[in-house]
Amino acid sequence: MQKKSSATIYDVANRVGVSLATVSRVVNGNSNVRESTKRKVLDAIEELGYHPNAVARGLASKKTTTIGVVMPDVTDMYYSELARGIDDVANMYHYDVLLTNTDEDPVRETMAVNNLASKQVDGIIFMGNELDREVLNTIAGADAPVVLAGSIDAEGQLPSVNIDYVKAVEEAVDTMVKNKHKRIALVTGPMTHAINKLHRLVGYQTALEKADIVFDDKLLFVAHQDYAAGLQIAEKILAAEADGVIAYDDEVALGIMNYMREHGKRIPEDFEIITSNDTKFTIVTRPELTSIGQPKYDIGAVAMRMLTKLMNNEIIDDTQVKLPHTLERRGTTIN
Amino acid sequence: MQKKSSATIYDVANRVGVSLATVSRVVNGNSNVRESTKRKVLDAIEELGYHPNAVARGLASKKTTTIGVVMPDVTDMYYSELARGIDDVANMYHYDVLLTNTDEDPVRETMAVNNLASKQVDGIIFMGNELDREVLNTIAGADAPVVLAGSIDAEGQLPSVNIDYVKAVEEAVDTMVKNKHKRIALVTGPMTHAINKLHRLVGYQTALEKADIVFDDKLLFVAHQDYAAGLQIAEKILAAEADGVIAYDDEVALGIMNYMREHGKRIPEDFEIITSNDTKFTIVTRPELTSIGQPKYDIGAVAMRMLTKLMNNEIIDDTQVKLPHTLERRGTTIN
DNA sequence: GTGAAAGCGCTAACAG
DNA sequence: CTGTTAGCGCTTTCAC
Repeated sequence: MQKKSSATIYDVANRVGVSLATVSRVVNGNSNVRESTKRKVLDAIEELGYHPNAVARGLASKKTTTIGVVMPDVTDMYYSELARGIDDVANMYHYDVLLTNTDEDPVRETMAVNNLASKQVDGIIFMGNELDREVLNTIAGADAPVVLAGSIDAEGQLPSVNIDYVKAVEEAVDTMVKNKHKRIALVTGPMTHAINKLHRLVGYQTALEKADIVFDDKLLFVAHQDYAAGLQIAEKILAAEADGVIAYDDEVALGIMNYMREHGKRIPEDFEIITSNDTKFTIVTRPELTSIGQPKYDIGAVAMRMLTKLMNNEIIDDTQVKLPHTLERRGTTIN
Repeated sequence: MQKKSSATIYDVANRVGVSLATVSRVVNGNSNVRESTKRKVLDAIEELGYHPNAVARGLASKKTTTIGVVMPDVTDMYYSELARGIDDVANMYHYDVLLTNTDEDPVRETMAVNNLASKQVDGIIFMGNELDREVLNTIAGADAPVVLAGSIDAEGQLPSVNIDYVKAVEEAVDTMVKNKHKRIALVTGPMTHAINKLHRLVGYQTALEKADIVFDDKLLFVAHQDYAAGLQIAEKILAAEADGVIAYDDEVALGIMNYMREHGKRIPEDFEIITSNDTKFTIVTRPELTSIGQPKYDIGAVAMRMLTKLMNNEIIDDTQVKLPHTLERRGTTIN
């Protein structure tokens, strides 16, 4: 029988006739307690239905065993898979996760980080396509370690876990070139974002150069990350007489694919598509989407693992982790 | 210039020459402070870069302005859309969200609820297909209000927000009957779950009866909630000579659709499909999937709104909310 | 191996 | 309108 409203460590101590300190020791698995008293304390805890109050513990110890996760949107499959990796290893290390959606709005990102800091989280995992100056400052002042997952800061100052976006895009273009396609469109987010300008675009241009294809900026497109945007941008891609596209988002790629087919293009013969996130979307359609393969779950998991080290003040050899990517060849490319 | 390591309310009070209480009052927007001292306090806060410590506040006030969300899996689009609704209104009311994935494992669900309780959350939103006896007990003992979102407890004791699953399935069957399909398969989760046995199956049987179709339990199928499961169960559905299927999960429905098409069935002429969750999956495929339309975001939002009332001890007239559903007619049904 | 005592940073009566 | 005084429930030296 447990009391409805919770017993405190004080009640337990009283019941057994020991001090708070002793109870605290057994609760925290401290060795310096005689086996017999430990037993008694444990019994009392059981009988009283005592559960430690994590808030009080947090105040006293200055550790909350809680981390913050800042992400654009939980309903975005790419990020939610990262989040799952994060959550799993967080639990493994007994951390809880405070989740915040930002829709990539710098104002909300800043608020989120500040809020998390005031909640005294032990660390933060940050996801988002771009790290605004102010967000960066806020992070710097947060006095909790931060690691970026699937995200890049232009200066590469923050610990992060990613794939090599340059190489990934480069290989995607290589593949299309090998398949005799030459007017390859690239669809990304805004070029003001480092990941697009400094990574995706660079990979794209590098591959073109290797193939002696002259770069045509009419083949560069910017689109939001959703299906409707894909449908919409497809019209322009078609008008630009492209014979292939590398898209940075699976929903966008799907929008493009459906539009192209409805406008008489045979996929992949007339028009090839390679997408970037390899979410579940890629295998449910016909044809299935060829995609850059990203270890999404692992990106989250590794980022979280890194964060645990940071929170323990452990030395980290490499703070700029690049996980291996692949190219998942499916139905929207010839090979 | 802000000090790196945070100032406390005490520092602010000192700086201004007022008491802790006064600072606390202005921080908490309490009216009883003279405008001039309020100004001074605010200035000091600014200068010192003071940020209230939410943990200390939580301990003192016994309110953490944090709620717990227990869900099967963030990467499941159905649940992640509910989560987004929850998160948005949580933020609106200045609550933070502690997120836990359970994979519907009762053991982990129980642990999650207990853990959240020890973190002193002010309330909990629970999602999951079935409420195990033990989970229910844990919830009852958690001394934080709980509301179910898109989830049902067999006894209907807990506050919850759902759609009318009975009617929704009934209407789905009606539609197929009207389209002259008679061997309609039903794919659900385990019949041990109330939502399947007491809702989906009942709606299915009700509709069949109305149409004078004799119920054939060979048309009942149980499958996991993923694409592979759909592909797999499809073989059996084909063997059972069904001419239509109502599936409880979009990925499953997609698996079935692709299998059927690859086995010569014309969709929807030979075989109709209606799925249940109306996630983004339904519109990216060709044909698009006809689906029961659920206000997923709203289910989460309304559940959260309800929780805020519960946390404020407000009276709630109706604790068993059923939100309106629709039938989104698309390409996998004739009409 | 165990206890005493001093906080952690803040809120909440209660006075005045 | 403002200050004083207790705690909230726990951890953590420092003694013994």
